Amino acid sequence: MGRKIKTMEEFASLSGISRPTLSKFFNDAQSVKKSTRLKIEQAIEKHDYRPNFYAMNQNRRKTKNIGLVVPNLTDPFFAGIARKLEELIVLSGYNPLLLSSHGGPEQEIANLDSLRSIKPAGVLLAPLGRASNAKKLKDFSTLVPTVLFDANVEGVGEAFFGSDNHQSIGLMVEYLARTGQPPKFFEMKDPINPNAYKRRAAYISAMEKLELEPELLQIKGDGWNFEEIGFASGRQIIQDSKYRGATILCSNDRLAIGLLSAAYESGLRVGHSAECDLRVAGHDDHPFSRYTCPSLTTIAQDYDAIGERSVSEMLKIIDGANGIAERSEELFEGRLVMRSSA
Amino acid sequence: MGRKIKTMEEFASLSGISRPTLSKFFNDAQSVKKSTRLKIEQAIEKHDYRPNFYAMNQNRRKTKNIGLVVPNLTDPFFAGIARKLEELIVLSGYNPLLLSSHGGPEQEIANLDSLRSIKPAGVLLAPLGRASNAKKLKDFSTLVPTVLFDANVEGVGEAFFGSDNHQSIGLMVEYLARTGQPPKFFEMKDPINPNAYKRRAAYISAMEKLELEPELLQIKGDGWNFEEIGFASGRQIIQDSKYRGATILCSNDRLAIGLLSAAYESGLRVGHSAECDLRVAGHDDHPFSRYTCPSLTTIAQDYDAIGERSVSEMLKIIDGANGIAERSEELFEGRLVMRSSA
DNA sequence: TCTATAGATTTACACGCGTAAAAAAATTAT
DNA sequence: ATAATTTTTTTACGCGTGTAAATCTATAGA
Repeated sequence: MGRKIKTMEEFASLSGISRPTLSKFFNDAQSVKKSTRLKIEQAIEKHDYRPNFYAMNQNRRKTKNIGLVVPNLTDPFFAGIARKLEELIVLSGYNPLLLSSHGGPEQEIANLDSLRSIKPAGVLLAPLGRASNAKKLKDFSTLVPTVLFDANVEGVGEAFFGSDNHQSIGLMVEYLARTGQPPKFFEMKDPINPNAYKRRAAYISAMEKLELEPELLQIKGDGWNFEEIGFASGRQIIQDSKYRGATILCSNDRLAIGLLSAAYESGLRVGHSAECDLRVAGHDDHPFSRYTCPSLTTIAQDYDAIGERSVSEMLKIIDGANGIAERSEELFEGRLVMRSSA
Repeated sequence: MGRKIKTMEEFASLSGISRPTLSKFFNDAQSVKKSTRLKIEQAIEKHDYRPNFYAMNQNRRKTKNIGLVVPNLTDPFFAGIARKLEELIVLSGYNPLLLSSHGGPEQEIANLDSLRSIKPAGVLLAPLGRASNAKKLKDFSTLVPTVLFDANVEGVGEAFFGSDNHQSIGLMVEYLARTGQPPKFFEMKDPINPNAYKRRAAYISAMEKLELEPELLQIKGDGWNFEEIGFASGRQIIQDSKYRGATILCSNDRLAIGLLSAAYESGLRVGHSAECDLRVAGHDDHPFSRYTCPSLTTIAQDYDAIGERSVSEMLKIIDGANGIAERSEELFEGRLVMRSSA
């Protein structure tokens, strides 16, 4: 097989295809006739040639790179979404570039900055939310096609796709109200995530619709260590005998995980059967919620749909010559996952 | 502030610094005199110039990119390590590129392949282990400076840094033996991870040293869904009354999480107090092991040390002209974390 | 068989920066 | 002040590919 091919020129002469055609092929394999495509693919196989990544992207109008920024990869929930999105991006012939903001707005901006130098075709961004530097996000989104997912920031990006918190919380509230004590809402007082605010509002509205009195258990705490926050505050709340027999709907599963841990420690029985002291439900269907004690009743977000819609919208924006489309937004319904905790 | 600067040439004339000097600066800021460095930094601030990433790397002998490949980002354990390593890489003036193998050897090779086209200065790799395509890993490591961490693959890479399973399992076995029933070892029959084999051997050797009879509970199961495997098999084992009062040391925390969930479901009390039916311990100090029910007694790996050593060794290899150094290996001791489960 | 046309080739230039070598300038040592 | 040394500037070329325009060739339909 001789020595290693270094340039496209060389590969052109060996494969019998002209360099401009090869260039076209590497930009988009579908843009050449099928017979030449096959010839090229055979030659690639034979000579193991790959174009120089840097030279290739230097003069391209649009690179094949798509940035993927999530708030926190340490959260298995986002890690799961990221995996799904990566897969979809690769299937579309693009090259994903995964970055985590580690819960910090400076890192989020730094991520976008470093993406900018890579001239991405587009960026899929799950923003931190309230903590985000909205102005800088907006500035960025005017320079690079940006699609938001998971959390919305008004006016940023060409589109937003997320979960319909109103529907999902409504569903959960109704389920809980039908099967026992109506739920109290366990959440952080000053949440970082905009979804948290929507869930709070959705809870109140769902309770009022059922003509029940909403009750918010607002706990304090900063940062992303939700389990710890849920645990510490849950412990205090649980001491209070007035919550014996109560149903507690947590704003997200990670808080619920902490709360369940606190309940266990206090010897409270959690579950939907008659002899239990407490019912607990969550939201998000966190990968670990299956293995909590007891297993956590929760809402599964439709992340396959959100992911697919986000990526397909991104591709549409990239392909579309006109950048003056309406900002599109779509919310997907969640699914009730009944387990043992409520 | 006029229009946007596009080329280094332009920036050179505006800043009053020659282009080759600028080039040197952007490659290594410390390589120019302090006074010029300050002048350049001011000019950067003023004009917001950033060199073209692609043109910059095209002709560089060595890029500033360091690949970071982990077996599975969905596992919060690896997500945590990756975060730590990313941080260290950035602090060293390099640019990390995080890729997850999603538990699959094909993806692992694909990751290395795609890294190769980026001409990284080096790659930090936590290999899948037994499932890895050892030959291809080896081939890769002859082309790119590679440092292995977490899991070793004989002869691959310039260095390996990981945990001393012999020490950590020994520590745990001794602790368990001193405080109650000696432990049985709960593990997968055909583990993917080489650490699992070392832990098995370490368990046997530790038990024999204490003149106790080792007992392996080898469960079947493939893939990376350890919690589910631990849960399903744990459920069966727990039914067996002969394990009443036993102590079970799990090969890793994720199996333990599944086992604890199964124990809870079966109504078994887990813990170190007298009235408990079972003691369970794990290994790795998984981020969630603090919140299991009961909280999990485990071993914390010294990932700060492993991370720092891995990165510093990587830098040494990158800087060092001689590539004929001895393959270095170092194991770091784990720390016993006593919680409620054992 | 002829023609219309999609697709391939030829030719040529551009991209933005790395890097080498020699000359000039600035700094430090003597 | 002079010499030795370090740092910067000047000059010039190369990297591997994108892309445009004109020309040529294969394919299909009549």
